Amino acid sequence: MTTRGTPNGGAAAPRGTAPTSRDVAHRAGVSQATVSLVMGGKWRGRVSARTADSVRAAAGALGYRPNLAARSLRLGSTRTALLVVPALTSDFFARVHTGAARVAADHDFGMVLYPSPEGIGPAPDPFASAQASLDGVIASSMAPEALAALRGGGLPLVMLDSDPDGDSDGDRPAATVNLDIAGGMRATATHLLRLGHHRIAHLAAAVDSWTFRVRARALADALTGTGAALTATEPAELSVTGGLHAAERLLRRDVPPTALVCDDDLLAAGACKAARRLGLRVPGDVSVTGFDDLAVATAVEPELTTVRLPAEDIGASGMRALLTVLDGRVPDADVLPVELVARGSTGPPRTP
Amino acid sequence: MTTRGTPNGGAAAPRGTAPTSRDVAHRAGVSQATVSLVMGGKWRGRVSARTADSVRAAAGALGYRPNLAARSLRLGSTRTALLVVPALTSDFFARVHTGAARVAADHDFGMVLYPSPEGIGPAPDPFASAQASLDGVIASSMAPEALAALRGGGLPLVMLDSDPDGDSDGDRPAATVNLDIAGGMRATATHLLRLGHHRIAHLAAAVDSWTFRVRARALADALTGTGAALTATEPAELSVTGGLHAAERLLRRDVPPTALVCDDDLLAAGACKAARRLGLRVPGDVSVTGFDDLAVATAVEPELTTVRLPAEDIGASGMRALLTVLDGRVPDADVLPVELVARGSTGPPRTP
DNA sequence: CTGAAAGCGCTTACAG
DNA sequence: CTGAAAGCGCTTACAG
Repeated sequence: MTTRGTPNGGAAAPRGTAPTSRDVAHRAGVSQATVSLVMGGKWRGRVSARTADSVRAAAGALGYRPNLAARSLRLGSTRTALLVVPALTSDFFARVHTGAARVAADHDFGMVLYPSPEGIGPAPDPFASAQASLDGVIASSMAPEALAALRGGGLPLVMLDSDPDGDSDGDRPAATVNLDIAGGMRATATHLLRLGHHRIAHLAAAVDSWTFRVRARALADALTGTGAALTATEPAELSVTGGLHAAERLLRRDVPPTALVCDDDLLAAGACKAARRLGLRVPGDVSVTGFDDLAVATAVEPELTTVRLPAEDIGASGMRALLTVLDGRVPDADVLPVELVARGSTGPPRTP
Repeated sequence: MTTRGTPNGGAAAPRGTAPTSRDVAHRAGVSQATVSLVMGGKWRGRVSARTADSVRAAAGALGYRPNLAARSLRLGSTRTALLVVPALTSDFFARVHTGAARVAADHDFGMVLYPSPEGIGPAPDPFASAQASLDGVIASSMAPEALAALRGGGLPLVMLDSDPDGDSDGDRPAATVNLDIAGGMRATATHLLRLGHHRIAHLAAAVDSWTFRVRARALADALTGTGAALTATEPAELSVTGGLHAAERLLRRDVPPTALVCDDDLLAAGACKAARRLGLRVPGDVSVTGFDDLAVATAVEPELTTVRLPAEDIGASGMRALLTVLDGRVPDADVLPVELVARGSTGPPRTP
C-alpha cells in the first residue's frame, strides 16, 4: 500500500465522501442487500460465490468500510464494551485492559477505557464521558459505591476483583471474576512464618475497596493462633511516598516489626526506601513483601517478594463473562489463582 | 438515586426498550424536533423556556439518553478520537491518555485507546480493532512506518513525540506536537560535564522511533568538542532487564565509563541494579541518568536523575490540535519544554 | 439465488 | 415559537 497524497487509497469515492454499501452495490452490479450479506459473511447459501467475489472486489477497489454508526443503529448493539479502572498508573490495570481488549477483538468487539478520575469511588459519569454507545461494562477493583453509578445505563455489568455479593443495597453485578486475594495473603503469611518472623506489621493502603479489605482480613486470619504479633498501621496513601512514611513510623517504634507486609508493590518499594534511610538492611534487618507483582517489583533492589496477580487473565475472563451475559447465558463465578513469588526482599529475621 | 431491582431507574420505558426522543416528545406533549433542540442545547430563541423545562422534566423522568449511534449517523461524525500508543506498560503513555481524554471530555469527545500490539511498529489495523467510528487519530511515539497504516482511514492524524517531517514517503500528519527531547538530553550532558565526568556511555533503547534517535544524536552533539569520550552500546531491550545486561557489559570494560546516560528510566533502573551487582555504588562509583521521569524513577534508591516529560500536557495539546484540524484550521506546530530533575543517582566521578 | 422496502433514532432545513 | 418530513447507511424479513 504505497498511497501518496490521496487520503482515500487512490480510489475516488463519489463526491469526496466515504463509499457506502450503495456505491459498492452499484459498482458490483448487485443490490445493497447482497453487499451487506457478503460483507457480513452471511452469504453462504444466499449469494453465489461468483457474485460474492465481485462484491469483495468492488469493496476493495473503493476502499469500502461499513459505517459502524449505521450498523449499530440498525442492530441496536454497538459491539463495544467499557472498561472502568481506578487508575492507569499501576501496570496491573494496563494488563487487565490488554487481556480484555484481546478477547474483545477476537469477537469483533471494541473496548473503551475509562480511568475513573476519582481513582477509587463512584465514577461521575463514565457513560457521558466515554461518548460511545455501549453494550456492557466491565469494572475492576472499584469501590462498591461505584456500582450504582456504573449500572446507571441499565447495561450488563461485570465486576473484577470486587465483592461478589454486590453493594450495600444488595445490587449485584451480572457476573464477577475474582482473584484468590485471600490465598495470596495467606501464602505471604506462611512464607514469613516459615522464615521465623514473629513480629509482623501490615502496611495497609488507604483505599476503600473490597480487594484491600480482603488483604487485611486474610492476613489477620492467617496469623491468628500462630503466636505471631500483628501490628496494623494507619492506612497509607497508595504510592511509594505513602509507603515510605508509613514504614518509617513503624520502624521507629521501640520494638519494631521484623517483617512488613504491604498491600501493594508501590507501598513495598516505599517501605524498602524507609528501611534504607533508617540504616536498616532489607532483608537482613527487616523483610518486606509486596502485592500485585507490578513492574516496580523487579526494578528495585532487592527485588520484591510479592504475590503475582494474573492481570491479563482476569481482564480476558471478564470480557468472556460479559460476552456470555450478552448472549443471555449466566457465566460461572470465577476465581483465578494467584502465586507467591519469593525474591530478595524477604529472609529470616535477625536473631538478637 | 436508590434504585433497586429495576435496571432502568424505575421509570418504565415502553416495551422494555430504552426511551427515545419520540417517547420524551410524547410525554412532554411536543414534537421530536423540540426534544432534539432542547437536549442539544440549541433551543434558545427557538423554543420557549417553559416548553424546554417540560422537555427536560420528561427526559429526566424517563431516564432518556440520546442514542449516540443515531446521532453519529445523522451528523456524519462521531465525536470520538483514537489514541494509538506503543505500550501501556510505561506510565508516560497512561499520562498522555489522561491529558488527551480530559480535553476530549471538555469538548464532548470520547477517546478510544489503542495500544499497538507490536509495541513499536505499524499497527496491524487499529480501526478494525478499535471498532468505533472515528473522527480522528492521535498517535504518540510511534515508528514512522506506522504512519501509513494510521492514515489508512483517511482520518486526520496528529502525531505526538514524532518526526515532524513525516515518514520516508513524505506523508505528513495533519499536525505534530513535540517535546524538546534534544534540549532534555543536552541538559543531561551539561549536568554530567559540570560534575566532572569525562567518560560517558550512552545506553540506548532498541526501539526504532524518532524520539530515541533524537536522544542519541543530541547526546553525541552535546559532548562533541567538550573533551569527554562517548561510548555507545548495542541498543538494549527497553526494560529493566535490558538495561541491566547492557550496563553490566559496559561496567566490565577495562576502562569503564563514569556515567551512564540511559534512554529511559527503566533502562536506568536496570543500570543501577547492574552497578550494585558488580559491587559499584551509585553515584559514588558510577552516575546514572534516566529519561521520562516515570514512577519508577522515584521508587528506586537512589532516586534517578532524569528528564521530566510533560506527558499530560502533550496529550492535552495533541487533542487540542486534533480539534483544531477538525475545525478546518491549521494548528501551530508545538514543542513543549522539558525539565532536568537532578536526584541522587548522579554525582561527581570518583577521583582516581 | 437476488432485489425492493422498511426502519433503527437522531438532527435539520423547511413550512407554518 | 412549533411540527411534519426527509434522510444519514446499514441489515433483515419478505417477495420473487
